[in-house]
Amino acid sequence: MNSYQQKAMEKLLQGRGCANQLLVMDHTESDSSMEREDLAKSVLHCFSDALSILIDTNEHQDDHSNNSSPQESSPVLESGRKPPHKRGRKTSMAESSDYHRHESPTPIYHDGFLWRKYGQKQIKESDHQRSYYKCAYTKDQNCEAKKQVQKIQHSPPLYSTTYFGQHTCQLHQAYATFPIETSDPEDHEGSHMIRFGQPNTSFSPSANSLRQHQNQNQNHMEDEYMKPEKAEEWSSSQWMSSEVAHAVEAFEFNPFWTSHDLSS
DNA sequence: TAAATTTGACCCTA
DNA sequence: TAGGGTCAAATTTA
Repeated sequence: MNSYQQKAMEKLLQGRGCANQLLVMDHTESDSSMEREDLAKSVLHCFSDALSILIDTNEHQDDHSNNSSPQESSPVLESGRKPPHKRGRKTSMAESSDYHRHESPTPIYHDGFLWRKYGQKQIKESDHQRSYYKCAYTKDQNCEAKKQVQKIQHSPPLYSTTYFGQHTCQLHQAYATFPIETSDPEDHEGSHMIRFGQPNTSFSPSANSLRQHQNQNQNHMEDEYMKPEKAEEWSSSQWMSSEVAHAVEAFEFNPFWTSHDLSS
């Protein structure tokens, strides 16, 4: 295990510890609600940090590998060719100048960005349809980020999510990945974000779109937040981010490991 | 009723 | 001309 994996593992263990504390807390104690909230935030922070480390690892590895085609390898690749044009197929999306590809047992719907589906097609020689998404801020902020989601294997289920282009919208800078709120509004370190694009400087989402995005993430959190009964599904369920699940799987991470197991 | 999704048609390249 | 990507009207959803 290299140092990146070690760091990611430590973060996952830390997150697990917080989750365990969360599970054993007495939910009938009203005055512990703040503490539970802090613990939940800690869990999200830890997972965000682990994901950041993992993505950094992938990017470093990409710097050292360059011959694979986008359809042949995973999870992340890049190549340099001309970008797709506005309408119709000028060139394959997979041959566009900037893309990242992930494969996971579950489709990645909640990756911190707000996407709008604009098409779905049956692909030749594939049993499954491919869905096309573009950034919800394509019009508002001229963001050209896109992604494709396709089921590539039935049993066990395997989904390929390919990201094209970079997010030039600014919403993700404030709310991407996990909508972690900190008690200190000045605490910018509280937002640990995973980005697939370059940050921009002009942040001016419309009030509606911002509210919508907040609601979406809030609903997502409410759906999946603090559900002790979900703890047993830790390593494979939707309760956990699919990226984290993927990382856990990649490292053969056992959710019942202790720090002692890690150090040995 | 506005926003999001679906789906058939269209466009373009190989 | 087949195949893949996108558009936009129709439909669904909240």
